Amino acid sequence: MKNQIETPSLSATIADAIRTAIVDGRLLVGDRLPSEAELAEQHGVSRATVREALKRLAAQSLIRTERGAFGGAFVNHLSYDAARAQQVTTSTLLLGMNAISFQVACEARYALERSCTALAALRRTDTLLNVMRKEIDTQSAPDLSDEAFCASDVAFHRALVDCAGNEVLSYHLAGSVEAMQPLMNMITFTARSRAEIIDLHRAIVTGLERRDVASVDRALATLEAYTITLGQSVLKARATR
Amino acid sequence: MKNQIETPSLSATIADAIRTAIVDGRLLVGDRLPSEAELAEQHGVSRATVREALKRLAAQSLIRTERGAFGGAFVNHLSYDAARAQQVTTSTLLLGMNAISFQVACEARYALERSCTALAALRRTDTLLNVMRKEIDTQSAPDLSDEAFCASDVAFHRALVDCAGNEVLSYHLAGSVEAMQPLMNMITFTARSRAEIIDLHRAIVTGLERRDVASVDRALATLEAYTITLGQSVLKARATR
DNA sequence: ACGCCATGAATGTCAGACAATTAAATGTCT
DNA sequence: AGACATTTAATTGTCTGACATTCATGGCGT
Repeated sequence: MKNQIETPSLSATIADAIRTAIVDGRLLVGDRLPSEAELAEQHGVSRATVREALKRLAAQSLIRTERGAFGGAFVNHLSYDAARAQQVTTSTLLLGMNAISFQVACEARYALERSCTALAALRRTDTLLNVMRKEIDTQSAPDLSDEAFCASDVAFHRALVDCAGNEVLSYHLAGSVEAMQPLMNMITFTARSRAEIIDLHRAIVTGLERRDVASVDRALATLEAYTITLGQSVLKARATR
Repeated sequence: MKNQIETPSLSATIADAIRTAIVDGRLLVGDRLPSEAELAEQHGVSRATVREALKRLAAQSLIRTERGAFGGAFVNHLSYDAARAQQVTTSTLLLGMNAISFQVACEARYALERSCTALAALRRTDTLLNVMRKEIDTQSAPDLSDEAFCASDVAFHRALVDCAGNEVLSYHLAGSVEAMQPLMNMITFTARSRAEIIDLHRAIVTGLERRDVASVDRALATLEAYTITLGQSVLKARATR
């Protein structure tokens, strides 16, 4: 009879124990954990094992370590940026590994963006509208690479999301949209299609200026349909090559 | 002059190198990494350092390790479930640490859900509608705890999201909504307010049956407004206590 | 009062050893 | 030849002890 039960390693067990303590609030942000030597003694393991456990937690940004006197492991304050960066790497990897079709990704992306148009039209600020206008200028440069165009596209839509003025929404949407960029990069844009996209971006900005939700939604829907059309033609061109 | 530049540790550097190799596709799912001893020699460090790097990657589910002959570290296949679980823990921690107001969280949650109503009305299946009906039954039980009610609420809305028939959308939305459950748990529901919520859930199911997007959106908007009202009254009650 | 330096505490890294696990190779019996 | 037991080698998991590095603190001298 083989040992069917999973036998988590000691370092994994200790990492879980500390993680639980953090999530349950027994360890608060900024708290200093006992030193590695103390943790080793408490759990009855060697320092090397404790270190592996701490590295696991550090990889999740749950703790950070500082060297020197009165250094040690501290419970981290999880910032929006750090959390989004993690979400993006995880999601990017997930989408890359699971053979997502361009159409499904595109549909998801624009569906997510549509969720913030109502709030964005209500709360848009001049600062963010200017960001969007600046990205439109960037996209209009004739010698822009496809990657740079896509990156600017992401920045544009991120500003759109930020217009909603809800930090939680921004966090989730920005991470989701950013994670899909590699899939969006499949497309090579012609000058003609870029012009079309830029026109729709202008329509979005205009719609936000006028707080006209319906026109923003229309522009987004058109953009989605057009992007999917582009993607399909690219795929067809590849298939027949 | 203090050393201002960050000096990432060796184990962090090595972890980054391997992570990049995975994300860039130089290492594919199922590939076996060199043994710890080989990696140590390649990077000119000790085995302990390599191990700490590998534990960092294992914490992100990027690799798994197997013991024994021909064991080692293998590039993991990232499943939707594993990725969502990670996203939920990260997001939950983030929201818990950053003093998010109930109103902001609620607004974000319903904004995200609204993004899938159009597709859900188009593609809803009997199977998923039945799931939603079953959750409504669960919620109607008079002796249900607040936590169980919230959990069933999450399950209901997750089924709604799945109705959109887009796996990428389901992944992002389910993770986002689930992460907000602890915040939603702040509310204690009276029998009266539960009945109100259940009625709106019924309206959503009916709207989906009829493929009537507008009525689903209306029900969701009402639900959002009502939930925020409930949350505010709970907060006010706590403040004056 | 100011700067310099020794001290101690803590993490970061190393080298070597042993235990535990597992697949494959080898041996043995029927 | 085939089934079963044993050995072997590769690999991770853990321990031990040591040294290097970093850094706040406090004492010392000027």
